[in-house]
Amino acid sequence: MMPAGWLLKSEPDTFSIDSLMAAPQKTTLWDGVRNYMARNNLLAMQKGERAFFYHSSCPVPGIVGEMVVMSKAIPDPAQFDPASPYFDAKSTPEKPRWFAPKMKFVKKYPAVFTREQMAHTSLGNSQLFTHTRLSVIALSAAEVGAIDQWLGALACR
DNA sequence: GCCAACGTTGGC
DNA sequence: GCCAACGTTGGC
Repeated sequence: MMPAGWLLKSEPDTFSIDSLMAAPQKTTLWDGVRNYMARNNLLAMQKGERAFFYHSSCPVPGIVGEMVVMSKAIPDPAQFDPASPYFDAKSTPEKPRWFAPKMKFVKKYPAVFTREQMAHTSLGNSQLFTHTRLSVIALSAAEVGAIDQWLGALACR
């Protein structure tokens, strides 16, 4: 089962879609993920796949825009840096634990597809709601379809 | 700021 | 290898 897309959470206070737009080449390494289920999802991402930028822990949580997987995950450099908050003493360059794909900005949506709105679509059954603490989520075709449908409705207003 | 959910750690 | 304690996430 190949996912039709991915949902990546980030706290806008730490890294927002505006941060991504301002980044060199509008590109970033999606680093700092320290959860094995999320890690496995990061490793499954393939170049060219769609990914949705979700703002969490903020006044209006929801999807704020879209990215594309620019290149497959590489070992997350932060895990080897003792000065980094993402340092992992148990990880070595020979046997890295944590990985990070490179993501590229595609677009910022003219509105937020809020978590509240998402709950009323097929996304209501997605892992965003069933696995509340998972920060990298695989989306089915139906779930991506719900996002596209919301986008389409926006465009027609 | 609270607190529920839940992944991780560490003692045994 | 169990499980209690602990820490973190993230919505509200």
